[in-house]
Amino acid sequence: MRPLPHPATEDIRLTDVLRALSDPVRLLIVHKLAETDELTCADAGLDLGLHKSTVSHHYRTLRDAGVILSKQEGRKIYLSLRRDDLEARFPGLLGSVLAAFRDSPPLAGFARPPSAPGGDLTGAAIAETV
Amino acid sequence: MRPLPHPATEDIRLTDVLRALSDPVRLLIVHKLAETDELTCADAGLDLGLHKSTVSHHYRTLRDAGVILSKQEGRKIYLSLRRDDLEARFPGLLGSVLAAFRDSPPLAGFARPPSAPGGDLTGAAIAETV
DNA sequence: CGGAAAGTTGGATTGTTGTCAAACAAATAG
DNA sequence: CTATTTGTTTGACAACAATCCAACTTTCCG
Repeated sequence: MRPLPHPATEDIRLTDVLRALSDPVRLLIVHKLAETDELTCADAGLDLGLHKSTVSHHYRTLRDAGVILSKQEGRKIYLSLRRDDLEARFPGLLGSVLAAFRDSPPLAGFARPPSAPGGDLTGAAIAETV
Repeated sequence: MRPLPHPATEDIRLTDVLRALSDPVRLLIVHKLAETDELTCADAGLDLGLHKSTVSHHYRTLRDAGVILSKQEGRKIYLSLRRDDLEARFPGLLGSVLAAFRDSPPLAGFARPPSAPGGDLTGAAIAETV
């Protein structure tokens, strides 16, 4: 697997970050990462109702924008938020976005365990609520 | 001219705002509005090197997202930031975006008067710098 | 070694976006 | 009333983005 390139902190661009965060699916992933320091790709993509490759594409978008870090270990890849880098580059931005997301309409259902009742919410369903 | 619809404060969606702000041209417009309370469409679009209709399209995007207010008076339309509404809905968000924009690479050149030397900067050129 | 696991990559499709140009609409100035 | 000003709207087009599926790569487990 090729090295999974990340932008240097000083190369993170505001427009890229905003665009990366403007998708409901990615926003949900980022929110999940904010709550649980580190996740594998599979865990971060749980309950999204999206194809594996689609989620992978979202990781790439977030990584390219400088929002998340992908650290490979064995055959797993651990994802984490680049909180410090983002804070250094755009103070307060990530915090306000996450706070805004938490205050959004009924998205609490997404945080429940994989086998909880209530059915799956698709990406489209997410879009309705954010 | 049709009424130019604006979303109610509670209907402003985070993803829409982030997407609206993720374009360099719109970010510049928003920045300009942040510095000079109210502007006509023509004034807000000065020095962008873009076609009139293109800029109008950006206004629409910003308006639909709930970022700006378009108030018609006579044959002019005055644009202003919906600061209070945005602050009520997503506290701190606009502020951190504006602060991040101001700290970005050499965009100061855009603020100079219309006839200043140095040539025009196109939308593409803006994109390079943000 | 052979198969499963965890992800990425490439192609195809469908939909959205940024841009220009030309046409339109409404208010104002001569 | 006619022409000008100030913007919007519509159409066209190329570029981009979100999604799925199939194929591939690497690593790990028997």
